[in-house]
Amino acid sequence: MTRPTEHEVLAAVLQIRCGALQVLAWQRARPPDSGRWALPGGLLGDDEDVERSVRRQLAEKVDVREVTHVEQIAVFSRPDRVPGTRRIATAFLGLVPSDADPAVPADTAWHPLAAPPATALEKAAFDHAAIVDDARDRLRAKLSYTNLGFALAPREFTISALRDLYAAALGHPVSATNLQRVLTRRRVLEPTGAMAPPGPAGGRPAALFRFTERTLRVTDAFAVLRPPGEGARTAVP
Amino acid sequence: MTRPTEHEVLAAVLQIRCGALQVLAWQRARPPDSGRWALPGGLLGDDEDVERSVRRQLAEKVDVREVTHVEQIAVFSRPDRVPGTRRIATAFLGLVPSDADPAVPADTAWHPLAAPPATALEKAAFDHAAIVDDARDRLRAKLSYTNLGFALAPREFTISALRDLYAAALGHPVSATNLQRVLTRRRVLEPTGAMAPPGPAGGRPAALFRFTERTLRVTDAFAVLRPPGEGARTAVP
DNA sequence: GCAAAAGTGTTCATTGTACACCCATGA
DNA sequence: TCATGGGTGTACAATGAACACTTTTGC
Repeated sequence: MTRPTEHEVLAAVLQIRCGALQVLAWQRARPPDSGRWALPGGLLGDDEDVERSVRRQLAEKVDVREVTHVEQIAVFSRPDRVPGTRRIATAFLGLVPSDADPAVPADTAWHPLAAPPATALEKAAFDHAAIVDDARDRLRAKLSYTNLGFALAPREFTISALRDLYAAALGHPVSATNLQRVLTRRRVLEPTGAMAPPGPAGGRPAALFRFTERTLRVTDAFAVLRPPGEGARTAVP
Repeated sequence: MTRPTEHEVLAAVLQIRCGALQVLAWQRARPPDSGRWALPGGLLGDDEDVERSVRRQLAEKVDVREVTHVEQIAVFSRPDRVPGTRRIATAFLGLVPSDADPAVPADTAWHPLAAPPATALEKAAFDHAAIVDDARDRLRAKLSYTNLGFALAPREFTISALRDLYAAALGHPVSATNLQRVLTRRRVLEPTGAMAPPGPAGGRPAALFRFTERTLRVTDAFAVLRPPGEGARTAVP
């Protein structure tokens, strides 16, 4: 009755590299859209759900242990989104910490998501550019009201390193002073006790911090409309 | 290579009825899961994407013009989620204003989402109970930081009527005083100028309000991490 | 000593909550 | 006049932004 349909999973794997938000993509060697960049992914297997599938497919590109967060973004289902057999895609956001440098296949590389003239994205295959846009928007939103930063940052880091990560991901400057205060007040960060040596130009040595948790948690319960009797925002003793 | 797979769309259509959050569902007459409640939906057509499909399928159950908001929730793809041919579902949240009473087929009815002992949901077919839970959670979250209330409320309403809607949707008491102040401060509500007559028990006549917009808008940009120079939360002159 | 980088203290505007109090209507 | 529901005013705590100032290092 309905024509044959395939189901694929696609992942926009993001990482902060060289101070810029970058996405992992491979260059298509064969038509359609040959020469363009495409997101890693592939057909859903018979015995797996989409979450399992995307992790399996990613394992072929990067060491899975490097992927600190995976999250469903949306379904892309326009009938003409790829030529040939109809193919429905479930898109995911994946995150890799900035200190990881996983080995990738020869056709695969990181590409900056330059903000206004998305040069790399102009060459994206099919609707993959839209998927990357959605993934980036999701990351930006969740950085603000969850502890998702843990997925972008190394295990231990200085506040200014973290500030650079946030600034690169959000696309605007971030104040180290306020970032530190806000994240510690929310109990998202904690000091490790250790210090990082100053750089060649001198300066006071920086304290090292870590994320208190490494699983996603909403830290800024949304503003209005909480049950009565909870005082202000986060009921913290 | 991969076994045949179908793709369906399913909608958790929610409405506040009789002061309770209810979901539209129909009773299955045939196996599998015969007798249980199922969400409206059906197979994706060849020439439509999932958004179009869910609106088309809903049109068979309720007047589409009554559905004020439709939004993708997630993909449900466990290989064994339905018996027989593999079927992947894209789940949606749909909202109907509380003053609408659309005609529905004989096998279809509204079912309260009683909070702790989800009696109606115990009888849900397949994984539809989980879909309803996700849809409800999404609604609750978005009520707090967007103007999504417009999709649940009539065109015009009193503040106490709106308070009842929010309380039913959120599952906890809401103060009419603060609800009014917060929503007007965010420019989400505006007075129509008209008044509602008092009830039989007397009391001061209530002012009527409306939502300033009837399309989804984020009204509470998340707390921290905005670009510098924007003052506090919502930069309003 | 001086520049550079890190961190703390303080002030301020805005927000949401809580609660007291005033208004308008029907009986 | 009184109960009932509607609406406003005010005080308070928490939050994030901004910015001045202090601390600690290399040269």
